[in-house]
Amino acid sequence: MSLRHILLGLLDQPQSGYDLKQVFEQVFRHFWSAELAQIYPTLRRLEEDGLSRSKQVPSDKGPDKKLYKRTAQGTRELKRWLESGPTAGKDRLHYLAQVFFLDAASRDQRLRFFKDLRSHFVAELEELRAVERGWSAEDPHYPDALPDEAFYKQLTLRLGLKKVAAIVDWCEECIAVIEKRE
Amino acid sequence: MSLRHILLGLLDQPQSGYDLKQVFEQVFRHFWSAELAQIYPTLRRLEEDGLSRSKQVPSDKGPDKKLYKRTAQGTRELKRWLESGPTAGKDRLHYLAQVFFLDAASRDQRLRFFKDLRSHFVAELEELRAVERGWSAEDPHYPDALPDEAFYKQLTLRLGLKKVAAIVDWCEECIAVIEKRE
DNA sequence: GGCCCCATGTAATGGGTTACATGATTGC
DNA sequence: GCAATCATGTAACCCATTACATGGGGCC
Repeated sequence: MSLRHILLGLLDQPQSGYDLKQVFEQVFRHFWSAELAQIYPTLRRLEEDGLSRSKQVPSDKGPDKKLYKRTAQGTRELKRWLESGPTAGKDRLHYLAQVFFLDAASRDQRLRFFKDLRSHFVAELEELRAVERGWSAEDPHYPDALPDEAFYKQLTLRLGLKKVAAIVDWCEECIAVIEKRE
Repeated sequence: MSLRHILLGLLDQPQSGYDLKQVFEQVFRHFWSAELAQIYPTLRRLEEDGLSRSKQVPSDKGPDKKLYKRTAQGTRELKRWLESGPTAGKDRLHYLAQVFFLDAASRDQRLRFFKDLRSHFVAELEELRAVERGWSAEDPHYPDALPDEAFYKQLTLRLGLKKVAAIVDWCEECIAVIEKRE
């Protein structure tokens, strides 16, 4: 039930489903994604449950927007979620499942696999670094002296960087060892 | 559609759904999990599709077992999966979503959050290290000189160790910085 | 005219969890 | 007698993705 809470977290200021989708694409890229087909019904349920309220406003371009905003009850629920402790669910790493059985693939395919994986994560790392450069150029207090609202958001980026760097590192090691074995 | 392929990968030797569940719990812990309620129907579909075959055998304890084994067609499908390139899906890191909004929680709760997170991952790291010790004690060729069947399986463990270590590291940093800010 | 962006939604399907149902054997 | 482990399954539900449907506005 986390999407519900993430939307709740974002509904500090009035936003439409379409607006929120942009946030997922631009800000949450490294740890969450959501489709409009999931966002719209979730927003509706949030309103039905009294955790948010919406009003229809005309848009500059296209049809009317439906702007949702968190209610006081919504803020209470958001806090409850945050204070219920960290939820560390089990990941499902598809590519690790593939590595586990990789001895069944042909020799070239094995190296190829790790090289493809490496370029995927190198690209992701580059993206994250670009985001970091943007943030640090924007605010002289980056990273540790940021105000609370920005400080905690920035922490998520720092884990992204560390984790992806670890994966790239592992890919390099794997490639080197596999080449040596042959 | 990865569970299908993981089961296929494991059905090298005849195994029951119940047996396979143990593998998820013991071997795949750090990158996959599956419930019996999902395993049984998937095995049935695998057989319907001609990718595996089963035979019923009496068990020492409890009711008859249904042992599944991969067919030649199943092996071809497994290879196809491995050679289709790495599938790096988008993770959903619930705890990072919480960190993103953590400025909305009270001050003690924020530190508490990271300390809880740290103990969770410290425990996971300890588990992984125990597995590693077991493997290295068992085989003098560990890790780089292992035969293919064991070598690639071991690589998944190495990424687990690196990633979890990176997360613990990040937790430490976060705790230190938050304490300094106050 | 065609394409992309804005904006909202529904329907079908897939993947996964929780709860429920059944029943034998082993060990305390 | 009771709990745990062995063993297989079904049903209801939840979360998420893909595909489909609608329509206005701006740009080339």
